[in-house]
Amino acid sequence: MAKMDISTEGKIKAAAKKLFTKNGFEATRTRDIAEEAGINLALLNYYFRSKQKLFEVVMRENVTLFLGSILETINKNQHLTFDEKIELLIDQYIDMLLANPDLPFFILSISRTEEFKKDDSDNPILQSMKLMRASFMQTILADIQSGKLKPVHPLHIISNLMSMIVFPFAASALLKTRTGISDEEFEKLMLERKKLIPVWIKAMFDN
Amino acid sequence: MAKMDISTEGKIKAAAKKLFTKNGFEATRTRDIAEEAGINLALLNYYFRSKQKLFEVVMRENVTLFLGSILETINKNQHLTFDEKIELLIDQYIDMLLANPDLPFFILSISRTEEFKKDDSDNPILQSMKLMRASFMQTILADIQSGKLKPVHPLHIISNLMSMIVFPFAASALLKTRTGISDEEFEKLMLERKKLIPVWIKAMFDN
DNA sequence: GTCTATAGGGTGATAGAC
DNA sequence: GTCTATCACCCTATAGAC
Repeated sequence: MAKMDISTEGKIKAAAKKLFTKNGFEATRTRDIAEEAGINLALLNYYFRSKQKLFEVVMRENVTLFLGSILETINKNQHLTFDEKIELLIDQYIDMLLANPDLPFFILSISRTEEFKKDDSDNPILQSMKLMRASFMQTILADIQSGKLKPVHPLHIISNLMSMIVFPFAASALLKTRTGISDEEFEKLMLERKKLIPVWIKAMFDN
Repeated sequence: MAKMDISTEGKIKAAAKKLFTKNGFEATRTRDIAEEAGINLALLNYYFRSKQKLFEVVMRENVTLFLGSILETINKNQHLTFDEKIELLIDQYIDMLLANPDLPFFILSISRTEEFKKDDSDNPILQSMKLMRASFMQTILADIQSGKLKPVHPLHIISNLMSMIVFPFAASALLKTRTGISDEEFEKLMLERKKLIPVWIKAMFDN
């Protein structure tokens, strides 16, 4: 849970975040946000001017949440080896997703919009991410050259890492209804994956 | 592309499929479907009674498309070994997704709705899938017992297989904008994965 | 079957009192 | 800052002519 904000503006933002993240822009009614926040509909426009503006605030926060945890983990642990960083990243990322299970689907849905493609230069977190991805690709290429990793396009490694961490959350509704597992079993499986994914990545790509 | 249907009903269904699959139920206007189909708005209701009913038709077709190719591949190749079936399935599935790149996101989005959870018993393709998944899990458990596979929850194997095939398509917009790869490079990478994913699965789970 | 016109209801946004 | 009341628009669905 994010920190409690009892100001009216904070309540609106929290309600909007909850509903937009779960149901997306189109399926969310401003009336529902107002009701969820326990305030009047007119106040929503008083504080945020429009539904669109409010959505952009939520979008920005969710992107920061989704990418911020990666950046923080990597930046605050420069002393670790590459492999150790990956392990730590997976561990912390799965914790974050267990606390915010709707985030992956939300990110996937906004990534399909035109606005998202333009929102490049003015979001500092996206810029940091760009740099991190570049250095990540660089490290992989060096490890391929030195024979530590198998020769394969770095995007396959990044895709598989992302896939294995994020996809089960994006598809959790599907997994739960189809296989009949409970929320508790799902969480247990995701926690298991913290230890398994690093091993799998090594098995796939190490020489 | 699906087979061309020049009847009015067929034109409406094709237009609805295109727009619903790309943008989902809420973001799609019946007016847009009518325009896309080149027909009058009233005809949409004449043929399909309501937006909701039309969406359900499209949903049913997309679920069939998404699961049907798996079932067909498996059923028509009983003579192959388990590993060979997996290889064939991956190959054909990636081809299907290259032809229908919006399908994964569509399936993920409908899986999050309440209607989808109830739509269990009355869809024959979902019943077939249930049976196939059961036999799949059975085979995996037997292979674990015989020592062929590492001892791990079968859902991890299924999740990783699904993740590696489907996720890059669900996240293709993200991958393309963020890494700057072109549509052609994306397709090339996905085709590469046809041969790579079977190898990766073996590396992860074989003893 | 296909069209035009319009009903009927919901949605985002604002005016104006307090 | 917060509320009530309401506008203006958009959307789905249908009535009714051809």
